Amino acid sequence: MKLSEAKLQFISSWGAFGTQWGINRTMAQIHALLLVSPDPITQDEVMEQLSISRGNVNMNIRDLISWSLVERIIVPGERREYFSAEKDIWKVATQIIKERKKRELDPMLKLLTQLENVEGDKKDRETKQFVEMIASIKKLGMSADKMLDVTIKAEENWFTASILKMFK
Amino acid sequence: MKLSEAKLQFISSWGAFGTQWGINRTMAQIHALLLVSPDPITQDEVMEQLSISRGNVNMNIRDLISWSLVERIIVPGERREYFSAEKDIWKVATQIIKERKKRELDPMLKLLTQLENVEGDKKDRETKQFVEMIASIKKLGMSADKMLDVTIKAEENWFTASILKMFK
DNA sequence: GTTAATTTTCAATATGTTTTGAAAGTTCAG
DNA sequence: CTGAACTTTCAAAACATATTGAAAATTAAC
Repeated sequence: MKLSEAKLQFISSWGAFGTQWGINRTMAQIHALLLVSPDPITQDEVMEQLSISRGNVNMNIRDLISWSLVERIIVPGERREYFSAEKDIWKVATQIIKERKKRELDPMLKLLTQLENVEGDKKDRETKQFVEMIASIKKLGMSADKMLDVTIKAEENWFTASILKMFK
Repeated sequence: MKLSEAKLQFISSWGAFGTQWGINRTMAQIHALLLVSPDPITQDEVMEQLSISRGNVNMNIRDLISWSLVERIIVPGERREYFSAEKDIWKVATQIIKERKKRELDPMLKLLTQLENVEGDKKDRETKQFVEMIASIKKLGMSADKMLDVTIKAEENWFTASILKMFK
C-alpha cells in the first residue's frame, strides 16, 4: 500500500470508529488528518483533502480545540491560521479520558447519588431491589472513575506506573 | 423522590447516557427498565411502560440478547415469553467490555497492523511520521486491550484482583 | 478609516438513524 | 389440521444529527 492510500484509509477508518464511540465522523477524520500531517495545515487544506465545506471544518476544528486535541498556530507574517494536532498519543488518550470522564461519568455519578435517596420502605421488595441496583452501579462507576484517575496520573507517579506496566 | 419517579428518571437518563456512548437510546432504556424490574417482564409490559411500538421493543430486546445482557425466560404453562436482565452489574460491565473489545478494538488493531506495512522509504519524513504515528496508536491499543483483559479476568485471579482493589 | 483576506455563524438542506405498524411468520392448544 | 396468541420482519415515516454555503463578523494591512 502506498503512503497516500494508507493515509486515506486511516482517515476514513478513523472516522468510522469514531462514529461507533459517539464521536462525529468528520471530527474524527479531521483529527486523523492532522495526526498524520507532519506540519500544521490550514482550513482550506482540510476542506480540500476531506472534501468538506468551510463551515463544517471550522466548527469541528473548534470542537477539537475545546477537547485540547488540536491547537491553533499563528505563523508570523502569515494571515491565515494553521492547525496542528497533539502528536503524543498517550497525551491524546489522557486528554480524551479526562474530558469524557468530566462530561459523562461525573454527571452519571451525580444522578445515581440522587436516586439512592428514594423515599419509601427499604423492606419493600421493589424498593430494595432498586436501591441495591443503583448502589451497585454507583460503586462500579466509582471504581471506573478511580481506575481512570490512576491511568491519567500514571506518568506522574513511578509506583502506579510500574503497576500499569504489568498490563503491557 | 418516589420510587416510580426514580425509576422513570433512571430509565430516561440511562437512555441519554447510552446515546453518548454510541448505544441506541431505546436499547439502553429497555435495559434500564429490566435492571430495575425484580421479576421478568413481557414485551407488552415494556411497550406500555416506555410507550414504544411492538417492533421496536422486539428488535432492541433481540439486540440486548445478542449482547448477553438479557435472557428470554419461558414460564411453563404460559404462552408469552418473559425477559430478564443480568442483575450482577460487574458481569454486565464485563460482558459489555468483552463485546465492544471484540467488535471495535480488535478490528482497529487489525487495520493498524496493515497500515504499518506501508511501502516506501522509512527515511522519508512523511513516511516516517506516518509509520511512527500508526505504531504508537497500535501500541496504545494493545495496552488498552491487555488492561481490559486483566479487568475481565480479575474475578478468576486473586493476584490481579488484589491489584485492582488498589483502584477502588 | 477602508479594504480585502479570513473566520464565524446559522438557517436551510441533506444525510443517517430510529421507530412505527401492519403484514407475514411461527407456535401451540384443542 | 385450525385458529388464536404471540413474535418477527421491514418498508415507510418520523426524528435526530451533520453539512452546506452564503451572509455577517472579524481582523489586520495599508
